[in-house]
Amino acid sequence: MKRSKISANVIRRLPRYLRKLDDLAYHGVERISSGELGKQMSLTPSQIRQDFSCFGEFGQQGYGYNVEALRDEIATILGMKRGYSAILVGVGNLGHALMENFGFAAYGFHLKAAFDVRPDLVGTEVAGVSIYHADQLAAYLREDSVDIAVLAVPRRFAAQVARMLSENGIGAIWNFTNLELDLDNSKTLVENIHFSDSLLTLSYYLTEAREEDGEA
Amino acid sequence: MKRSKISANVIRRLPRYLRKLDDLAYHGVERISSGELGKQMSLTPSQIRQDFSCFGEFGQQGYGYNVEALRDEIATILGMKRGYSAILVGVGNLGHALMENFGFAAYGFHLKAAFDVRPDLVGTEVAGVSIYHADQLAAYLREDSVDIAVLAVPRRFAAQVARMLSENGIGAIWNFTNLELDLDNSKTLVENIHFSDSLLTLSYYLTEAREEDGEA
DNA sequence: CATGCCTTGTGAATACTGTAACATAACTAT
DNA sequence: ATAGTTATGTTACAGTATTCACAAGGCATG
Repeated sequence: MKRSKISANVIRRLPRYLRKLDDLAYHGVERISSGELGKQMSLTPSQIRQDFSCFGEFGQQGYGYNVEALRDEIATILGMKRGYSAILVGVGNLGHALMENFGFAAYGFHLKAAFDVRPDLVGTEVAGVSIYHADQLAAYLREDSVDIAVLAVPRRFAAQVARMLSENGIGAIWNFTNLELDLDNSKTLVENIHFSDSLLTLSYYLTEAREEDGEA
Repeated sequence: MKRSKISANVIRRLPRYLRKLDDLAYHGVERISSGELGKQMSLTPSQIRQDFSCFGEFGQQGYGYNVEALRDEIATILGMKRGYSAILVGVGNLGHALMENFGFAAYGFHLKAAFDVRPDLVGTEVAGVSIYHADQLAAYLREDSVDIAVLAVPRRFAAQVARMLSENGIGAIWNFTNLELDLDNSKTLVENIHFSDSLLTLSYYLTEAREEDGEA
């Protein structure tokens, strides 16, 4: 275990390992070797062993890895066992979709509250979570410490809300806004989901493929 | 211009350049140097120049880059000018959110139709796009060629729908499903939006930060 | 119109990431 | 038990990606 400074590439592969291991466990697989895992995930066995070795020695020679145990190790590494608290800001279509369909609990998160400005939403519940008025957000944060805020407000409010969250001590922002949040001299972590970036990347590769097919 | 084989890292930075350039243009900025752009985007000027040089020579010595022109070059590279057609499969909360809030047109995409199985949705319109029954999907694809399918169905249907899309000649799938699509011997491109991977990455970094703060 | 200032594009150097190879040790079957 | 097989963790290597450094060339000002 040499948890000095692990590269972002390794970190971003961990959730994928987790998903795969969950899947294997679900199908009753009890053990797996780096070779087999590599085949199933289109990775080299070397890379898999190297990735895991950043965090410890989870396998056994001549046997491989215990699926359940490895899954748990990765879950722990990712902080899933810490029971982080979350709030959602912006109960529009997307916020609503996240509340109803994204299982925060399955990833160890506790979604404690949601906030919006629409009077017809305030006071109601979605998927068992109460919706408060956005005006109460700052007070809520001061009262009750929150680890992560899911930011799903319209673009024009994003910068302002993000700053407010940061100033009130939020640990991290999961940003669904199209905007590049700029909180540079703050300690708040930011992780972006930029739909458009993803689509445009796909668009690029599609274009490349079409060009290769002679369509010039 | 040496458009031989451009690394994925470069490609994934392009949409971000585009967003930044749009923003600059919106604020009336007409020209920008790699130095200034680098400062604003937290990238080295070298990297920016190197990235662009993969596709051509868009700048001028002693001047920098013309914001508008560069923006257009990147838009073209990304295939935004090609007017790709798209359909959406699965008009649940998320699909609905995408139809209403994600501006496909702004990225050069034409969302032509949506598909679902729910009788109360079939026959209606969302954001000007008609919803058809999923049974008609295969026929629709054969009739009318479609470039990209947005896959937003429940997880349990994902594999089956993806295979069907692929078999009916879809060019690419934009996958919002938690599932790792496995279409290996097909030509269909896949781009994933894995919400959980993103959240767990954030969770990792939050955990790391907390550990550094002595909280062990 | 010429001089000095910028800023590009690129080739070379550095740093990082991923792959290969291997020594080591646990498991399995006889 | 023992021999053989298997698969790990790690060290050494190869391949990418990023940064540095500079020659070349346009821009702007006097």
